[in-house]
Amino acid sequence: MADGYDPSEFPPFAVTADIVMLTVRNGALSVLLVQRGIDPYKGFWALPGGFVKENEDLEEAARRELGEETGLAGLPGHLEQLRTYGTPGRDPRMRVVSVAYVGFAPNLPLPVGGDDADAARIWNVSDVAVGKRAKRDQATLAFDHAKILTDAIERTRDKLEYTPLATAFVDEPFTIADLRRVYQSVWGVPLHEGNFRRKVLSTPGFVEEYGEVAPSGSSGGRPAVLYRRGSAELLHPAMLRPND
Amino acid sequence: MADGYDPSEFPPFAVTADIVMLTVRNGALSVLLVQRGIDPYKGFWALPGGFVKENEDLEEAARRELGEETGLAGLPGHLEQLRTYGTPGRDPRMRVVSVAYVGFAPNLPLPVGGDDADAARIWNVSDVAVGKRAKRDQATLAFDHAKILTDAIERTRDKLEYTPLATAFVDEPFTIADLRRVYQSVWGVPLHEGNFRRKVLSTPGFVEEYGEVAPSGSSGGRPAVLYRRGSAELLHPAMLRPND
DNA sequence: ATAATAGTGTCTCTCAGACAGTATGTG
DNA sequence: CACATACTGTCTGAGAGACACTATTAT
Repeated sequence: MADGYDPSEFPPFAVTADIVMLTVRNGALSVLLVQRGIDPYKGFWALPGGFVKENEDLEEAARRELGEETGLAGLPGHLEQLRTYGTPGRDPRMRVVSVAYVGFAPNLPLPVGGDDADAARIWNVSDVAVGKRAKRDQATLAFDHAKILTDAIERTRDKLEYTPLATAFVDEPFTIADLRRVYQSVWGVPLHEGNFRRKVLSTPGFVEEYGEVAPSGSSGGRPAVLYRRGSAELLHPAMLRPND
Repeated sequence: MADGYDPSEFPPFAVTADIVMLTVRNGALSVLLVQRGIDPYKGFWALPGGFVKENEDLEEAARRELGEETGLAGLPGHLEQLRTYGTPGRDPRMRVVSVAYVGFAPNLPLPVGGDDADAARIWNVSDVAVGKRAKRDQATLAFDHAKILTDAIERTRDKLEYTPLATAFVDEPFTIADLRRVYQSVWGVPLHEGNFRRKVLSTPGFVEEYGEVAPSGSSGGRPAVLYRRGSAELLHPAMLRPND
C-alpha cells in the first residue's frame, strides 16, 4: 500500500456489491435478475446490487441489497465473493467498482418486488443473452453483467467438483437423485446413476444419513433414502466432471 | 445494481490495488514486501500497492504500483486477481477497499528502492509473521496484509494442482527437476522424482521439449533434458497434492 | 403382471505411488 | 573406481466408467 498520501487527494470511487444468485428450477440452472426502471439500460435486466454503505462490510452489503431488491431476506444457502469488476467506463455515469458475489440457494420462493419497485424474476440461464443480440424471450443484461454471470457460472461449475456445495442447491433432507439433478443441471451433462451414488457415498463427509426414506412419488418406484449435508468442506476425492 | 441514484450521494471510497508477488528462492516460497516509512504501521512490512487512478483499470494499477514501489517493471510471469478486502476499519485513516492481485515470477532481480523510497525486500514466507507476535528476524505485516498473504498462498497451492502455472516460477528453458523444486517449495512436501517426471510428461500441454540438454552441474550427474512451457491452460489430469 | 425409480455387483482401464534398476555425467 | 543426478520399468491398489442385475414401490 502506498506510504504517504493526503487523504483528500485519492480519486473518489463508488463501490457496489452485486449478487449472482443461482438456483436450480425445473432441472435448469437459473439466476435471479431485476429489471431496470431508468436509464441507462432502462428495461434491461441486471444483477441485484447497490452501493456499499459507509460503515458496512462488503458481504453485509450484498446480503442487504439482495433483501431490498428482491424481497429475499435471511436466505439459506451459500454466498461467496466472486471477483471485482472495475474497468473504467463500465458504468457510463461514473467510475464504479463492483464487488460481485455468487450465491447458491434451493428453490427460491418467487421474489416479490423489493423496495426499489423493480420487477424481480428468476431466469433460466440459457434464456439470458450472453452475446450482443438477444433472441425473443431472452433477457438482455445491463452493463458488464453478462461477463459477471458467465464468470459466476464457471466458478460454480468448478466448485461442484471439489466442494460439497451442490448440497446448497437442495433443501434438507434430500435424496441422492436430487443431488444428481443438481450436478446435471449445472454441468449440463447426464451422469450415470449407479456410479454417481457410489461416488457420493464413498466420499467422506459429503452427505450423512437422515434416517428416513422419502415418500414414494406418484409414479411409483422404490422410496429413496434421505440424506443431509455432511461436515466436509472439500471433497476427497473430487467429483470429476466428464471431459466432453 | 441499484436503479435510481444521485451520483453525488454515493459514499466515497478509496480503492487500492495491492500485489502479492511470489517467487521461489533457494528452495523457499518468498514474497516481495516494502517497509513502511510513516504511520500508521511505520516500520512494518506491507504488500506493494496504492491508489487506483481515475481512469485506470484495476490490473493496470497493480502493475504500475509494483513498478513504482519496487522497481520491477514489465515483469515476466503471471498476475491474476485474488480477492477484494473492504472491511470497515482495516485502514485506520479512512474507508479503503483493496483489490488484491497475486503474481508468480521466476527469480526476481533484487528490487531497488522505488519512487516511494521505501525499502523493498524479498522475504521467505516462513519468515513473515502470520500471528500477532513476531519472533526475531521476522517481518510483521501492516493492516490486514497477513490475511491477504495467507489467502494468496492458499490460492497458489491450489492453482499448482490444476494449472500449469508452476512454470511461471522458472525461467525458460527449465528442467523437470526445476519444476519439481517449485512444487516442493510451494507445497512444502517432498515429491517422488520418477513419478513426478512421468506425470508431467504424460499431461498434455504441460511442457514441450526445448531441444537441448542442460550443462551438467559441478557436482556431476547426467545432463537433464530442457523444456519450455506448453500450451495447456488447465491440467488434465491434475497434479494431485499428497493429502498429508 | 408392467412401469418406474432406487440401489448393488463386478469388470476393465487409467493413473498415482512405491521402488528397483539403468544411463550418463563429475571427481 | 565412487558418487551424483537423470531417467525407465514394473508392480500394486484406488477409483472412474460401463453395464447388468436386484429391490421396492405405484398402477
